[in-house]
Amino acid sequence: MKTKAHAHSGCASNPTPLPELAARLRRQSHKVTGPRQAILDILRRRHGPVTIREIFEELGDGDCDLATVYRSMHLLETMRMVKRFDFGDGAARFELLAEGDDGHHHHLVCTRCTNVVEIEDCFPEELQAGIARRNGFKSVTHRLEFFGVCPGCQ
Amino acid sequence: MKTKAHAHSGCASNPTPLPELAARLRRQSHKVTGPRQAILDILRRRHGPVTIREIFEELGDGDCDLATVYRSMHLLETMRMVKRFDFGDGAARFELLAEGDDGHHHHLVCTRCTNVVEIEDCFPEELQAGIARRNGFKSVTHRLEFFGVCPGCQ
DNA sequence: GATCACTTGCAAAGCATTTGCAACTGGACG
DNA sequence: CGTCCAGTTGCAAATGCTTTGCAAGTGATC
Repeated sequence: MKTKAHAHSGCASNPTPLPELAARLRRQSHKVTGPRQAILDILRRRHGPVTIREIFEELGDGDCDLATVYRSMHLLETMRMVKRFDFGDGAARFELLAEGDDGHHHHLVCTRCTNVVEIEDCFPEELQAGIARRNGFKSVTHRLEFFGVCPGCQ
Repeated sequence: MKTKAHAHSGCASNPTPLPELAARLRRQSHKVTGPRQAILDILRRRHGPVTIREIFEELGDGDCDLATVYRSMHLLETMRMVKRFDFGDGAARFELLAEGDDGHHHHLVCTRCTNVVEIEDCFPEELQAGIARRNGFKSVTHRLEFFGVCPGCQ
Protein backbone atom coordinates (compact mmCIF):
# COMPACT_ATOMS: atom_id res chain seq x y z
CA MET A 1 0.00 0.00 0.00
CA LYS A 2 1.34 3.36 -0.98
CA THR A 3 1.76 5.97 1.64
CA LYS A 4 -1.16 8.26 1.29
CA ALA A 5 -0.32 11.94 1.08
CA HIS A 6 -0.43 13.15 4.63
CA ALA A 7 -2.56 16.10 5.56
CA HIS A 8 0.34 17.60 7.42
CA SER A 9 3.67 18.73 6.18
CA GLY A 10 6.88 18.32 8.09
CA CYS A 11 7.79 14.83 6.94
CA ALA A 12 11.53 14.41 7.10
CA SER A 13 11.48 13.06 3.57
CA ASN A 14 10.41 16.29 1.88
CA PRO A 15 10.26 19.18 4.31
CA THR A 16 8.76 22.43 3.17
CA PRO A 17 11.64 24.75 2.25
CA LEU A 18 12.35 27.24 4.99
CA PRO A 19 12.13 30.28 2.66
CA GLU A 20 8.62 29.22 1.77
CA LEU A 21 7.66 29.23 5.42
CA ALA A 22 9.34 32.58 5.88
CA ALA A 23 7.32 33.91 2.96
CA ARG A 24 4.14 32.88 4.72
CA LEU A 25 5.19 34.97 7.69
CA ARG A 26 6.04 37.96 5.55
CA ARG A 27 2.85 37.67 3.55
CA GLN A 28 0.90 38.18 6.75
CA SER A 29 3.19 41.06 7.72
CA HIS A 30 5.04 39.33 10.46
CA LYS A 31 8.77 39.69 10.76
CA VAL A 32 11.08 36.90 9.77
CA THR A 33 13.32 36.83 12.80
CA GLY A 34 16.07 34.52 13.92
CA PRO A 35 14.06 32.72 16.59
CA ARG A 36 11.11 32.22 14.25
CA GLN A 37 13.28 30.75 11.53
CA ALA A 38 15.02 28.48 14.00
CA ILE A 39 11.69 27.22 15.31
CA LEU A 40 10.20 26.72 11.86
CA ASP A 41 13.34 24.91 10.84
CA ILE A 42 12.85 22.45 13.67
CA LEU A 43 9.18 21.98 12.89
CA ARG A 44 9.70 21.42 9.17
CA ARG A 45 11.99 18.45 9.67
CA ARG A 46 9.81 16.78 12.26
CA HIS A 47 7.42 13.93 11.68
CA GLY A 48 5.02 14.12 14.53
CA PRO A 49 3.76 16.47 17.19
CA VAL A 50 6.44 18.36 19.12
CA THR A 51 6.41 19.75 22.61
CA ILE A 52 7.41 23.33 23.32
CA ARG A 53 10.08 21.99 25.61
CA GLU A 54 11.40 19.73 22.87
CA ILE A 55 11.62 22.64 20.48
CA PHE A 56 13.36 24.74 23.07
CA GLU A 57 15.89 22.05 23.83
CA GLU A 58 16.59 21.41 20.17
CA LEU A 59 17.37 25.08 19.71
CA GLY A 60 20.98 26.17 20.13
CA ASP A 61 21.87 27.51 23.54
CA GLY A 62 21.44 31.20 23.07
CA ASP A 63 19.12 30.77 20.11
CA CYS A 64 16.12 32.11 21.91
CA ASP A 65 14.18 32.37 25.10
CA LEU A 66 11.56 29.87 26.22
CA ALA A 67 8.98 32.64 26.35
CA THR A 68 9.74 33.41 22.74
CA VAL A 69 9.04 29.83 21.76
CA TYR A 70 5.67 30.09 23.49
CA ARG A 71 4.95 33.37 21.78
CA SER A 72 6.03 32.05 18.40
CA MET A 73 3.90 28.95 18.66
CA HIS A 74 0.96 31.09 19.62
CA LEU A 75 1.53 33.29 16.60
CA LEU A 76 1.97 30.34 14.27
CA GLU A 77 -1.20 28.83 15.63
CA THR A 78 -3.28 31.92 14.99
CA MET A 79 -1.73 32.11 11.52
CA ARG A 80 -2.73 28.47 11.01
CA MET A 81 0.82 27.47 10.26
CA VAL A 82 0.77 24.94 13.08
CA LYS A 83 -1.92 22.90 14.78
CA ARG A 84 -2.10 22.29 18.48
CA PHE A 85 -2.73 18.81 19.89
CA ASP A 86 -3.41 17.74 23.43
CA PHE A 87 -2.54 14.24 24.60
CA GLY A 88 -3.77 14.96 28.09
CA ASP A 89 -0.34 14.93 29.69
CA GLY A 90 -0.28 18.64 30.38
CA ALA A 91 2.02 19.65 27.55
CA ALA A 92 0.78 21.09 24.27
CA ARG A 93 2.10 19.57 21.06
CA PHE A 94 2.37 21.15 17.65
CA GLU A 95 2.59 20.08 14.04
CA LEU A 96 3.47 22.19 11.07
CA LEU A 97 0.56 22.67 8.68
CA ALA A 98 0.72 22.73 4.90
CA GLU A 99 -0.82 25.84 3.46
CA GLY A 100 -4.58 25.60 3.30
CA ASP A 101 -4.63 22.45 5.41
CA ASP A 102 -6.75 22.55 8.55
CA GLY A 103 -4.66 19.72 9.95
CA HIS A 104 -7.58 17.79 11.35
CA HIS A 105 -6.36 14.28 12.10
CA HIS A 106 -5.70 12.01 15.01
CA HIS A 107 -2.94 10.06 16.73
CA LEU A 108 -2.30 6.74 18.31
CA VAL A 109 -0.07 7.24 21.30
CA CYS A 110 1.86 4.54 23.13
CA THR A 111 1.14 4.90 26.81
CA ARG A 112 4.47 3.35 27.68
CA CYS A 113 7.01 5.08 25.45
CA THR A 114 4.86 7.99 24.19
CA ASN A 115 5.67 7.08 20.61
CA VAL A 116 3.12 8.56 18.24
CA VAL A 117 1.57 7.24 15.05
CA GLU A 118 -0.58 9.39 12.80
CA ILE A 119 -4.03 7.98 12.11
CA GLU A 120 -6.00 8.45 8.91
CA ASP A 121 -9.35 7.39 10.29
CA CYS A 122 -11.69 9.98 11.68
CA PHE A 123 -14.93 9.99 13.59
CA PRO A 124 -17.66 9.19 11.04
CA GLU A 125 -19.13 12.38 9.66
CA GLU A 126 -22.71 11.16 9.63
CA LEU A 127 -22.53 10.10 13.26
CA GLN A 128 -21.22 13.50 14.22
CA ALA A 129 -23.91 15.23 12.19
CA GLY A 130 -26.52 13.20 14.07
CA ILE A 131 -25.03 14.17 17.42
CA ALA A 132 -25.04 17.83 16.41
CA ARG A 133 -28.61 17.70 15.13
CA ARG A 134 -30.06 15.78 18.04
CA ASN A 135 -28.64 18.32 20.46
CA GLY A 136 -29.26 21.41 18.37
CA PHE A 137 -25.54 22.26 18.25
CA LYS A 138 -23.86 24.05 15.34
CA SER A 139 -20.25 23.98 14.14
CA VAL A 140 -19.46 20.72 15.83
CA THR A 141 -15.98 19.25 15.70
CA HIS A 142 -14.18 16.78 17.85
CA ARG A 143 -10.92 16.12 19.56
CA LEU A 144 -9.95 12.45 19.31
CA GLU A 145 -6.80 10.60 20.26
CA PHE A 146 -6.10 6.90 20.65
CA PHE A 147 -3.97 5.35 23.34
CA GLY A 148 -2.50 1.88 23.55
CA VAL A 149 0.67 -0.15 23.80
CA CYS A 150 2.93 -0.16 20.76
CA PRO A 151 4.54 -3.33 19.35
CA GLY A 152 7.90 -2.54 20.89
CA CYS A 153 6.49 -2.06 24.37
CA GLN A 154 4.28 -5.13 24.60
CA MET B 1 -38.10 9.09 23.65
CA LYS B 2 -37.41 7.72 27.06
CA THR B 3 -34.23 8.67 28.78
CA LYS B 4 -31.90 5.77 28.39
CA ALA B 5 -30.21 4.60 31.53
CA HIS B 6 -26.96 6.49 31.68
CA ALA B 7 -23.73 4.70 32.20
CA HIS B 8 -22.83 7.12 34.94
CA SER B 9 -24.49 7.72 38.24
CA GLY B 10 -24.91 11.13 39.76
CA CYS B 11 -28.13 12.10 38.04
CA ALA B 12 -30.02 14.52 40.22
CA SER B 13 -33.14 12.43 39.74
CA ASN B 14 -31.86 9.39 41.64
CA PRO B 15 -28.51 10.00 43.23
CA THR B 16 -26.68 7.08 44.77
CA PRO B 17 -27.29 7.19 48.53
CA LEU B 18 -24.36 8.68 50.38
CA PRO B 19 -24.06 5.72 52.79
CA GLU B 20 -23.62 3.44 49.82
CA LEU B 21 -20.73 5.55 48.62
CA ALA B 22 -19.27 5.59 52.10
CA ALA B 23 -19.51 1.83 52.16
CA ARG B 24 -17.42 1.66 49.02
CA LEU B 25 -14.72 3.64 50.74
CA ARG B 26 -14.82 1.45 53.82
CA ARG B 27 -14.81 -1.73 51.78
CA GLN B 28 -11.46 -0.71 50.36
CA SER B 29 -10.24 0.25 53.82
CA HIS B 30 -10.28 3.95 53.37
CA LYS B 31 -11.64 6.17 56.09
CA VAL B 32 -15.01 7.81 55.77
CA THR B 33 -14.09 11.35 56.73
CA GLY B 34 -15.99 14.61 56.73
CA PRO B 35 -14.28 16.06 53.66
CA ARG B 36 -14.74 12.86 51.67
CA GLN B 37 -18.41 12.66 52.49
CA ALA B 38 -18.92 16.31 51.62
CA ILE B 39 -17.20 15.81 48.28
CA LEU B 40 -19.09 12.63 47.47
CA ASP B 41 -22.30 14.37 48.42
CA ILE B 42 -21.61 17.07 45.86
CA LEU B 43 -20.67 14.55 43.20
CA ARG B 44 -23.72 12.36 43.72
CA ARG B 45 -26.17 15.15 43.02
CA ARG B 46 -24.37 16.42 39.93
CA HIS B 47 -25.29 15.68 36.38
CA GLY B 48 -22.15 16.32 34.42
CA PRO B 49 -18.44 16.64 34.88
CA VAL B 50 -17.32 18.86 37.73
CA THR B 51 -14.17 20.87 38.17
CA ILE B 52 -12.10 20.63 41.32
CA ARG B 53 -12.60 24.35 41.78
CA GLU B 54 -16.36 23.94 41.46
CA ILE B 55 -16.37 21.24 44.09
CA PHE B 56 -14.24 23.36 46.36
CA GLU B 57 -16.49 26.36 46.00
CA GLU B 58 -19.62 24.34 46.56
CA LEU B 59 -18.17 23.08 49.82
CA GLY B 60 -18.96 25.07 52.95
CA ASP B 61 -16.32 27.58 53.96
CA GLY B 62 -14.33 25.61 56.46
CA ASP B 63 -15.46 22.27 55.06
CA CYS B 64 -12.06 21.36 53.74
CA ASP B 65 -8.88 22.49 52.11
CA LEU B 66 -8.34 22.70 48.36
CA ALA B 67 -5.44 20.28 48.65
CA THR B 68 -7.76 17.82 50.30
CA VAL B 69 -10.16 18.02 47.38
CA TYR B 70 -7.28 17.24 45.04
CA ARG B 71 -6.17 14.36 47.22
CA SER B 72 -9.69 13.02 47.52
CA MET B 73 -10.32 13.14 43.79
CA HIS B 74 -7.06 11.36 43.24
CA LEU B 75 -8.06 8.66 45.70
CA LEU B 76 -11.53 8.30 44.21
CA GLU B 77 -10.00 8.02 40.77
CA THR B 78 -7.66 5.22 41.73
CA MET B 79 -10.60 3.52 43.46
CA ARG B 80 -12.57 3.92 40.24
CA MET B 81 -15.32 5.78 41.99
CA VAL B 82 -14.88 8.75 39.68
CA LYS B 83 -13.68 9.20 36.12
CA ARG B 84 -11.48 12.01 34.97
CA PHE B 85 -12.25 13.97 31.81
CA ASP B 86 -10.18 16.54 30.01
CA PHE B 87 -11.81 19.20 27.87
CA GLY B 88 -8.49 20.74 27.02
CA ASP B 89 -9.00 23.89 29.05
CA GLY B 90 -6.44 23.02 31.66
CA ALA B 91 -8.84 21.95 34.38
CA ALA B 92 -9.63 18.31 35.11
CA ARG B 93 -13.28 17.33 35.40
CA PHE B 94 -14.78 14.42 37.28
CA GLU B 95 -17.91 12.31 37.21
CA LEU B 96 -19.08 9.87 39.82
CA LEU B 97 -19.04 6.29 38.58
CA ALA B 98 -21.61 3.62 39.34
CA GLU B 99 -20.04 0.49 40.77
CA GLY B 100 -18.51 -1.67 38.09
CA ASP B 101 -18.95 1.02 35.45
CA ASP B 102 -15.81 2.04 33.59
CA GLY B 103 -17.49 5.33 32.75
CA HIS B 104 -16.35 5.38 29.15
CA HIS B 105 -18.44 7.95 27.32
CA HIS B 106 -18.11 11.31 25.65
CA HIS B 107 -19.35 14.88 25.84
CA LEU B 108 -20.52 17.65 23.61
CA VAL B 109 -19.21 20.92 25.00
CA CYS B 110 -20.43 24.37 24.05
CA THR B 111 -17.42 26.48 23.23
CA ARG B 112 -19.25 29.63 24.22
CA CYS B 113 -20.90 28.84 27.54
CA THR B 114 -19.09 25.58 28.39
CA ASN B 115 -22.41 23.81 28.85
CA VAL B 116 -21.98 20.05 28.59
CA VAL B 117 -24.19 17.35 27.11
CA GLU B 118 -23.47 13.67 27.59
CA ILE B 119 -23.18 11.70 24.38
CA GLU B 120 -24.17 8.08 23.91
CA ASP B 121 -22.33 7.52 20.67
CA CYS B 122 -18.83 6.18 20.72
CA PHE B 123 -16.07 5.68 18.23
CA PRO B 124 -17.01 2.55 16.22
CA GLU B 125 -15.44 -0.52 17.76
CA GLU B 126 -14.52 -2.15 14.46
CA LEU B 127 -12.77 0.97 13.23
CA GLN B 128 -10.74 1.14 16.40
CA ALA B 129 -9.89 -2.54 16.16
CA GLY B 130 -8.60 -1.92 12.65
CA ILE B 131 -6.46 0.97 13.79
CA ALA B 132 -5.01 -1.14 16.57
CA ARG B 133 -4.33 -4.10 14.30
CA ARG B 134 -2.82 -2.11 11.45
CA ASN B 135 -0.35 -0.51 13.83
CA GLY B 136 0.28 -3.55 15.98
CA PHE B 137 -0.97 -1.81 19.11
CA LYS B 138 -2.66 -3.59 22.00
CA SER B 139 -5.17 -2.35 24.60
CA VAL B 140 -6.27 0.57 22.50
CA THR B 141 -8.79 3.05 23.83
CA HIS B 142 -9.57 6.59 22.91
CA ARG B 143 -10.28 9.98 24.34
CA LEU B 144 -13.03 11.77 22.41
CA GLU B 145 -14.90 14.98 23.04
CA PHE B 146 -17.10 17.07 20.79
CA PHE B 147 -17.16 20.84 20.65
CA GLY B 148 -19.72 23.16 19.12
CA VAL B 149 -22.16 25.96 19.77
CA CYS B 150 -25.24 25.10 21.79
CA PRO B 151 -28.77 26.21 20.83
CA GLY B 152 -28.82 28.98 23.40
CA CYS B 153 -25.54 30.48 22.23
CA GLN B 154 -26.16 30.54 18.50
C1' DG C 1 -11.19 4.60 75.77
C1' DA C 2 -6.33 3.94 73.94
C1' DT C 3 -3.73 3.35 69.74
C1' DC C 4 -1.97 4.01 65.19
C1' DA C 5 -2.14 4.27 60.43
C1' DC C 6 -4.49 7.06 57.63
C1' DT C 7 -6.04 12.09 56.78
C1' DT C 8 -5.99 16.83 56.91
C1' DG C 9 -4.54 21.85 56.86
C1' DC C 10 -1.21 24.92 55.74
C1' DA C 11 2.37 26.60 53.23
C1' DA C 12 5.64 25.95 49.87
C1' DA C 13 6.97 23.92 45.65
C1' DG C 14 6.24 22.25 40.70
C1' DC C 15 5.08 22.69 35.93
C1' DA C 16 3.31 24.61 31.78
C1' DT C 17 2.18 28.84 30.22
C1' DT C 18 1.50 33.98 30.16
C1' DT C 19 2.69 38.76 30.78
C1' DG C 20 4.91 43.48 31.86
C1' DC C 21 8.47 46.10 30.44
C1' DA C 22 12.50 48.02 28.64
C1' DA C 23 15.82 47.07 25.08
C1' DC C 24 16.31 45.55 20.36
C1' DT C 25 15.66 44.94 15.30
C1' DG C 26 13.46 43.75 10.73
C1' DG C 27 12.21 46.02 6.81
C1' DA C 28 9.78 50.06 4.77
C1' DC C 29 10.91 54.44 3.21
C1' DG C 30 13.50 58.17 1.96
C1' DC D 1 22.66 53.11 3.01
C1' DG D 2 20.79 55.52 7.25
C1' DT D 3 16.42 56.61 9.89
C1' DC D 4 12.51 55.15 12.10
C1' DC D 5 8.91 52.58 14.37
C1' DA D 6 5.84 48.85 14.98
C1' DG D 7 6.65 44.46 15.92
C1' DT D 8 9.91 41.29 18.68
C1' DT D 9 12.73 39.67 22.15
C1' DG D 10 14.91 38.57 26.81
C1' DC D 11 14.33 38.54 31.41
C1' DA D 12 11.92 38.12 35.44
C1' DA D 13 7.85 37.94 37.73
C1' DA D 14 3.20 36.30 37.75
C1' DT D 15 -0.58 32.98 36.83
C1' DG D 16 -3.34 28.80 37.20
C1' DC D 17 -3.75 24.09 38.13
C1' DT D 18 -1.86 20.60 40.75
C1' DT D 19 1.34 18.24 44.02
C1' DT D 20 3.94 17.65 48.24
C1' DG D 21 6.37 17.93 53.01
C1' DC D 22 5.32 18.01 57.51
C1' DA D 23 3.24 18.38 61.86
C1' DA D 24 -1.26 18.05 63.95
C1' DG D 25 -5.73 15.67 63.90
C1' DT D 26 -8.99 11.69 63.73
C1' DG D 27 -11.56 7.38 62.04
C1' DA D 28 -11.75 2.63 63.03
C1' DT D 29 -10.14 -1.30 65.56
C1' DC D 30 -9.29 -3.78 69.80
